[in-house]
Amino acid sequence: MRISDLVTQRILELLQEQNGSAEIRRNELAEALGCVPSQINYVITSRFTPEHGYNVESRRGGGGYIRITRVRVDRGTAVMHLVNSIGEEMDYPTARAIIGNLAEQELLVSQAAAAMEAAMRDRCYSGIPLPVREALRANILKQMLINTL
Amino acid sequence: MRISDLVTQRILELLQEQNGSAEIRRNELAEALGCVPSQINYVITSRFTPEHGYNVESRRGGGGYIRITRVRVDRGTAVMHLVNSIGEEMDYPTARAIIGNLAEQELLVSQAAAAMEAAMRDRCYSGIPLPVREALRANILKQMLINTL
DNA sequence: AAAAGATTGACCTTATTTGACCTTGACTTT
DNA sequence: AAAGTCAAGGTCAAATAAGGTCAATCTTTT
Repeated sequence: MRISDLVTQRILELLQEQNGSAEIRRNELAEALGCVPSQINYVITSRFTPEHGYNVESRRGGGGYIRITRVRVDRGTAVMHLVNSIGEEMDYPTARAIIGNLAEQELLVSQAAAAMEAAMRDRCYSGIPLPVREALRANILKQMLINTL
Repeated sequence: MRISDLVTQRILELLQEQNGSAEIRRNELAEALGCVPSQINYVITSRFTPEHGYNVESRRGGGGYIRITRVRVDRGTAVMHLVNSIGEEMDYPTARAIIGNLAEQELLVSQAAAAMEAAMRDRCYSGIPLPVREALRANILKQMLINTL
């Protein structure tokens, strides 16, 4: 099993226990899980992003911490904001994060989330060179979100 | 005996053992069967397609894998027929009709049908020349159906 | 012989792990 | 108050570990 999955799991547990907000000491957690401290940063930047529905604050120095908070947004305002934030290109992991987050917030039923996720896969775009591929993905995701949410 | 048949057989065995879902490490399997890794891709793209009733997901990087899933038997043949009827190219009106039909039969909830329909629109593919565009549409529709039904 | 299918290997993209070095904040000492 | 110390956390690039693509070349079928 990947170390990054362990770290992810531990953070999710903490979020659960503490009702949507986890405060960690980076070095302490790294020590406990037997990894190097920057691994924690890697996990946070790859799996606890705004697209995934998390907000991260931190402080350095003595008594420093990292606080990860699950953020809940209301339907109306967030949707347009979300669509606008997509931009001209979209990679698969980011698309997946966005869709997963919407499903988590119950704005998408599981069948719709599955359909969207499937439409974002690299497999769909085989033979299409990279920049074009990501532009297509962005277009399609936006269309789906606009017509669905 | 052809190597590709060996690979096919091994994957089918794994699917059997694991009740419709096989997870493999590409390099490991290639090693075990004495072939080059890309042979695995060849077999997957030629024999474990949506047309054959399989869904394939994969991840690269450390801890990567390829997961092959057989669509549920009770729905299997119906989905396969549908996917096969799509062919290599798909235009928007036809896609719309297929999706509408599935919604009519209550195999798709309205949100999922809306998402699919949106992903099929011409405006998603602006700038993409016709043959490629319709091939993309076909791919995407197949992926969505195999992952949803 | 031509077409279709199978095999291979060179090269590409993506994800994870690790470590060296940087920055910040709180506290202590001058 | 300024400087120094130490305890955090942050950044970034290199190393490593996968899987993906494609075109050239065989092999088999038609």
